[in-house]
Amino acid sequence: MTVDTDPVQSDRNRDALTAAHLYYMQDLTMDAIAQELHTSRSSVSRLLSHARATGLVDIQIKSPLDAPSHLEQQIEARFQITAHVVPVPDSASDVDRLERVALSVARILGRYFDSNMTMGIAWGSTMNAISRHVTPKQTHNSQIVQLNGAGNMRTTGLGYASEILGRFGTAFGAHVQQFPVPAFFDNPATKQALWRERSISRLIDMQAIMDIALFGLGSPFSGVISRVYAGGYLEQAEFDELSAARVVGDVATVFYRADGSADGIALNERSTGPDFTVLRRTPRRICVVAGHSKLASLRGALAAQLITDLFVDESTARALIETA
Amino acid sequence: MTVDTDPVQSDRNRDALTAAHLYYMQDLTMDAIAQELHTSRSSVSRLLSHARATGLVDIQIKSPLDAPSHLEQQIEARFQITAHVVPVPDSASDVDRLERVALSVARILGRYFDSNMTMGIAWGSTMNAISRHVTPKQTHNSQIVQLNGAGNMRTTGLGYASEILGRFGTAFGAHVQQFPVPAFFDNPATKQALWRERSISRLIDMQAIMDIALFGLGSPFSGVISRVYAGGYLEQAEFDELSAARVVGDVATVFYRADGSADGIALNERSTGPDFTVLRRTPRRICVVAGHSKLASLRGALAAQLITDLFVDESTARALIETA
DNA sequence: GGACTCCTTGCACGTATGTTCATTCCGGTT
DNA sequence: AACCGGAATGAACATACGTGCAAGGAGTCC
Repeated sequence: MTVDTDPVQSDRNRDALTAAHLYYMQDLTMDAIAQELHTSRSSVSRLLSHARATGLVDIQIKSPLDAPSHLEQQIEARFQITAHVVPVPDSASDVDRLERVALSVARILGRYFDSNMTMGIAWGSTMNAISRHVTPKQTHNSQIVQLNGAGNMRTTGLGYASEILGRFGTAFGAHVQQFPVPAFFDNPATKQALWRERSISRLIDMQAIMDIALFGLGSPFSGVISRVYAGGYLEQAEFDELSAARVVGDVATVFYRADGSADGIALNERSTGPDFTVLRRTPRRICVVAGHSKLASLRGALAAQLITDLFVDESTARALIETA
Repeated sequence: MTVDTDPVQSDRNRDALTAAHLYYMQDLTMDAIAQELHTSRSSVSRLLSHARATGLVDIQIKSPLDAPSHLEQQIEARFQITAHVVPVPDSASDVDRLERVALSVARILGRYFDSNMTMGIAWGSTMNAISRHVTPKQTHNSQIVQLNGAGNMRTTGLGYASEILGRFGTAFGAHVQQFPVPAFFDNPATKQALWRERSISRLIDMQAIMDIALFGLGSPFSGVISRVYAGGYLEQAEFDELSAARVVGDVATVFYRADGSADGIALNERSTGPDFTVLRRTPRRICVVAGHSKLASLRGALAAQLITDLFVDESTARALIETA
């Protein structure tokens, strides 16, 4: 993270701040601002971009009473959660969907996360997309904790996951706590043993007291195969095992069925993600879903009560309501 | 006030809301939004304007720790108030200054005023400028109270003052309480009598419990003559009286000297503005000042402890610090 | 000291946006 | 049914804005 003590940065920020004032509060044109700041219009344009990108300027969209769209209201009523439906045209591709939902989440995240908080972060394509857009916000004494290991037979997974974690960390000026374990152990006993190690148990303890959990959903048995299933984390036998157990999805590599149950799914004993009973104690559990392929998975996660705040694209939201 | 039950308005708002999402949260171009909403790009432009104008989109500027500009810090330290310095180029004219400070205040006012609150409002050119730009915000059970009468020998003053009051009222969906009395009575006894009338005392009572007071400053003895002094409210004899009493300014037609004292100023006995002892009980007292001509007046108001939140243009702020 | 990189700046261009104007659409009236 | 404002619309125009690019400057390494 970059601490803001660089004098040139501070200058830049001061200018960005006045520029933002003049532009957003006083409706001056960039040209006019350029004159006041004795620079060129392009520089002002860049200053303002900088101001927005660094969260110096915060653009909120109010829901003035009526705004919870019809869909959001329905979802909230049916599932007792807070819903954010992201408008996306039906024609959009699944990657578009993900990208646009992720962007919305990234922009709003600073509203939830603050100083002295701990946020648990999963990994996967959804989290990756979000991480690439998080709007920075300075916080103090805050922590980003990795929810589940990312290693597999081929790599330690540190690169991919830590890249994601790192982006959140720098954006919020938070300490990043990596979780250097594989996604799944071969042997449950290894997990038990490791969990008793102080270096690891410290992390588990942090997960237990985190204020926010942020995660996408895995959906093993649908069109788009999520990273967990394509990245060499699971072998065919394990895949078959999930299928036999009628698993519909996972949160941080912990699996569940359509009715939300997770008992008796052997793979969970070897998984490094937080147990659902632990996860459910987290006050705010933000789930990000894009695309119909995750619909079954989403239903399961809702049934399992894993979600308190849902971000979902419009058409998936509609599908969720209509076929429920 | 317009209650938002008109179906066509609600449609418009819904569209404006999605447009705002797409534009500000997802960075789509207006063209793209037009396609999604099945309308023209111009309409989207208009929708977005509408969204901003109605406060549907709220643009905030964060002060990430260091941002209280040097000036603001100095003012806050010296006078124990919250200061908002509005950047305005030194070359700007006094009307420019006022306009730009007023715009900034108007934009930020919704941050202070909320449901179930009562706000006292003065009148004058400063308040007029602000009123023309207030960003709407729906509130419930809130009140706008006129602080001082606006009548004079020639008119009841209801037109001018109520225009200002009305704009605040509609912007916040608040009840407006007019104060149908002259700015100054001819005879103090009339004031005493009237103050005992229930219709009037109700208003006085509301002033006593208001949460916010919003006012500009009058400056009788400086270049620009404020509305109170030009509008036929005072006669030459009264003007001389003020001069003799070494008055430097007024808040809602109640006068004070450079040291903040107001005792023994005869005119105050006939003024309809709130007594300073009453005013000082208001938790938040927002004062808006633009232009050097009000400097002496500002000093006096600060000495009198009439201000908790100050909005001032940069160059006046600088003058305030430098010559204090 | 010079050659190098890295960063910042202003210009110029193409694109995105605000606004005017003629037109259409809608609700109410005759 | 015809007529009439008034509001909303899209086309066209005029600005305002974002960005690639080349030039300049500051720092660093040889």
